[in-house]
Amino acid sequence: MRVSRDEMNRSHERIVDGASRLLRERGVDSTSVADVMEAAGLTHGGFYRHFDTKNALVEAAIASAFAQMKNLIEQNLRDREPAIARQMLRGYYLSENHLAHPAGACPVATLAGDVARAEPGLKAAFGRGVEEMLEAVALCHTGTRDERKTAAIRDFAMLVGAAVIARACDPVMANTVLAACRTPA
Amino acid sequence: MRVSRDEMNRSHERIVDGASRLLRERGVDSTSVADVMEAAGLTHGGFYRHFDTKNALVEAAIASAFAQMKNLIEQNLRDREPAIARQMLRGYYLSENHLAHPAGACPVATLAGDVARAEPGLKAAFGRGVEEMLEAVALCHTGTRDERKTAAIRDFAMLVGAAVIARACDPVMANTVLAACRTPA
DNA sequence: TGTACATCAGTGAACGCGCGTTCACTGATGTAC
DNA sequence: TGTACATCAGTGAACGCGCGTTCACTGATGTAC
Repeated sequence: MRVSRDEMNRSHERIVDGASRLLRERGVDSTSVADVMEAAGLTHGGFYRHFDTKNALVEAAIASAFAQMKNLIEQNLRDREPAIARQMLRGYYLSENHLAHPAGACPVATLAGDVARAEPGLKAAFGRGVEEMLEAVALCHTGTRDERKTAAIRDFAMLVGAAVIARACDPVMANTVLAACRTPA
Repeated sequence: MRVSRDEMNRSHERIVDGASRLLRERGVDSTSVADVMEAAGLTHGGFYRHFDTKNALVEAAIASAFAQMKNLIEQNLRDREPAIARQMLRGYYLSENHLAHPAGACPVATLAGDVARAEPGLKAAFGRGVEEMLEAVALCHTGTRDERKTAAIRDFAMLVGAAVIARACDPVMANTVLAACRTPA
């Protein structure tokens, strides 16, 4: 039966939030529309009152995951010395906790591989998300705006690479890679 | 009809080589057994004379991709000054050519996301592949064996991160990331 | 070396399954009076 | 404010499709004599 506009808005949020978690955990292809709707406490048929296609949901969920991660990073790094901020970001990003819980993890480390093979619309959304994250990571650096951005990109690339490699390897190799990247360059 | 042992061995190689290319290009879930067999000039039914499951093929294909990439890197870096070798590796890894042709690209940049969600056997194979690649990348560094390995890991992580991010973004953001990571740290 | 036969690499139809999407339906919500 | 009715969020069955895997079959290969 029909529900109120407020209830529908809450449903929409639950769908997007759940999708952003499920997608990071299981990947795009292994997350079905039915899974997402069930996680939101709904049945799969109602999905198309909220999105035209699964792809539109993925795009919204990715944007949501990026916004969430950007806030998390900004709140932890704001008003810190850049050197301290860098150490904190590195410690968090390469932590057991971050890597073992992909549902709430950085969307770059968890979804980049899927999005690399997706259509341009998704890549554009992903690019906007990366731009946002880089703003947050730039808090770890000093210098001109451009210098901070370049440094942020290099820093972030190493963190993403280490996380991606670690998650794809057996535990021994994963720890070797993480240990090497945790110590300052 | 039955074919000779030699012919069967050739079929096996074509299956593994084709799979290693298709998997890197399309990802694990989007590469079907039928696709691989067709690329090898066979029909899907015969697949199970070569492998017990699709997963076993993926494992073999990943090992093959790693061996190929390790050889490529070693042949290009062997007998070079470490500083030159580093520059060459960076130039290759972040090149348009490498990123635009995933079928022959580094399996870490193309398959890590898929393997991260795969079963332990695949991760172990992936870890062995990474170990191999790191040996090749260590040619770019000096110092003790451990120092070279640690430096190789950090170097490689940034390259992988940059490649993975670039492939998931729109072209503008991709170029920004690549440009930042191409200039020496 | 020649022959008779068992083996088995490869074929193509078929299987059960899960997927994204569609659709007729339900009944509470929102609106026009 | 109260009423009559159109709207539409959510339900659950159904669709067509592609997937991994199985299987009966074919006929050249490999082997035992």
